[in-house]
Amino acid sequence: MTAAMSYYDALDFGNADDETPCKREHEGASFSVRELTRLLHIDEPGETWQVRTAFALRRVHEGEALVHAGDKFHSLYVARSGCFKTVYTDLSGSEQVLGFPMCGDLMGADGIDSGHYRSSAISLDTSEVVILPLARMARLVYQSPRLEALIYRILSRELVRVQNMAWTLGTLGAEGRVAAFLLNLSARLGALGYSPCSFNLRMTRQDIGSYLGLKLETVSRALSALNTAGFIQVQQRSIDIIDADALRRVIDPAACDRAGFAPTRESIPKASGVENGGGRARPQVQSGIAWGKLAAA
Amino acid sequence: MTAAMSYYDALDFGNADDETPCKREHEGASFSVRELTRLLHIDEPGETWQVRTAFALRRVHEGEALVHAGDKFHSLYVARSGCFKTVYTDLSGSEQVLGFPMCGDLMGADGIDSGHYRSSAISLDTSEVVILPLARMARLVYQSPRLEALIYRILSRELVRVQNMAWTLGTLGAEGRVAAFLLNLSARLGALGYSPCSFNLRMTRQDIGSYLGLKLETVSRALSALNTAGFIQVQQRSIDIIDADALRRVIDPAACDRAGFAPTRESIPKASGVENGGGRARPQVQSGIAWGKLAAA
DNA sequence: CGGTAAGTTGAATCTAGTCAAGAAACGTGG
DNA sequence: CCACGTTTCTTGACTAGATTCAACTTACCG
Repeated sequence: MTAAMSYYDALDFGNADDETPCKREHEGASFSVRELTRLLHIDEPGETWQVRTAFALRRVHEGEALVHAGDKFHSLYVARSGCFKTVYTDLSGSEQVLGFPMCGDLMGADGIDSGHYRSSAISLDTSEVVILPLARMARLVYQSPRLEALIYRILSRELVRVQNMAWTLGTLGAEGRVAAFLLNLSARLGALGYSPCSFNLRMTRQDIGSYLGLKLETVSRALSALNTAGFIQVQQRSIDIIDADALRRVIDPAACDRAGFAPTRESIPKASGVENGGGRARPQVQSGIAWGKLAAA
Repeated sequence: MTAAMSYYDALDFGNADDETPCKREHEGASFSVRELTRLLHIDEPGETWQVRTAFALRRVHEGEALVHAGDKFHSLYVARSGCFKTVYTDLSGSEQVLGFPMCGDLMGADGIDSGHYRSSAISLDTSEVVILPLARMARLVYQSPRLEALIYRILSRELVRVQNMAWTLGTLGAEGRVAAFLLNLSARLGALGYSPCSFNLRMTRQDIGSYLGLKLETVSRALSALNTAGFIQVQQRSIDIIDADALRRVIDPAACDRAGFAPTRESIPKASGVENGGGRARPQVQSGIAWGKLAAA
């Protein structure tokens, strides 16, 4: 109940001074609704937004937290530049990275319901975000009805993203997860106008592992395996995607079969010559790549 | 772009005949906004909702799909009775259960952004849902501003649910996941007025496994282990929770240490007397329960 | 009362985690 | 500019946990 009250306080339509807590916005900088829609890729060329409001920006330095888990909810944020990690912190200190928001991505939506943010957003870079005070957004809807649909869409989009993540964690093995991670990153960077096949990771192996439900060593091994297989080229944080289709086949062995890629080839002595027989491993979707297998093929 | 257009078609505020596709609603039955808020537990006693609209209901029989993945998005749904499973279907036929919505839970929100549902909702029971055509909801907001906050909240709530799921999949081992699943179910049934310690599962081991990223055999083994340990009592679909705190300790070994529960006791011959030495297993949070360990202690 | 679907259990195998030791990159100060 | 310590990353060996395959038991439904 108290959570519900605090929420309604923040979202009261009457006279909420929704600007108050945003004291760290750096001055001069602001963002129109039009620019916001472009940033979010929810952009209809002929659209008139009928509203002259501008949203404040905020700069966040590397290592700094945009929001802390547990903080009272006030605003949604959309990254405008830089890169973040959102970290869910359990009661007992157990953590997990839930995402790596970048330019155009939403943060803070998990705080709406309870009135408190559920995860922390930590900048991995010097970043800039657009501040969207929800109470103000809610009021603006009455001036620009299309804004309502926009809010629904960005919330739904975030939901789909997390659903996809759950699917990845639930069905893919280690290399599949890493491959999916790289392809996702590649696609997002490509959409932003950067090269989709050559980029630098902003996060550590540990962060990636936490995100993918793996240990950092496993992430490292998976990257090495994909490297040795010739699908990517890794050198510390620098990634080059050589064969994106091959990565897709790592995720989806069915497509792999169709394409004549043969993952069922037990040709590797695997250093410690145990020579195992027939069993297989993961259930629904499986990478089929033993650690050195692709290397030797 | 086409996806975006179809979305805006459905959500156009002017004159969308949002009732058309809901032909299967069974007559007479309808649902007021007031009742809806109570169902969703977003209920402020003194609230006046200023709107006399009624939402249609729809009955879904066991095995029937409320929505299919890929269908054009039209409405959100809130379960009023019964139980569903939401199934994400990958392009290559790989499936995963993303949730088991019950009374008061939202379905269909993953379709808002793209204009097409991303997952199917299949009834595990004879169920009834409240149909919330989004276009109509969007218009109603102008009659009852509080309705706007309600929509944001239910979307955020769903997001938090999936985030939690991702955390479970990413950090817990098999028994931890099963324990978390049972506790979650228990809490939800309790909130609905049913017994939180004695209930029947509506889903198969396979469905549970798909939901938890495990094989059905593993689910079965985990349930057996928790049963043998005396934490629960399982008999096929019938579950009795004997020691909820113990289940919580399975999820959070830290709390387990505090409570003097000793999971690090290698006393089990484990049938095939291999007698392994020292290593440990999962990363951040781990159950620490070998299959027969608790039985022998 | 059979036939089928669902659940349990066992044994062998494989995947990912653990422990441990180095190698490579980075920042800082001499 | 290089030595130095720290952090990050890589790789190896071994182990625990989850999957696979398979047999069997139990429930369910006409």
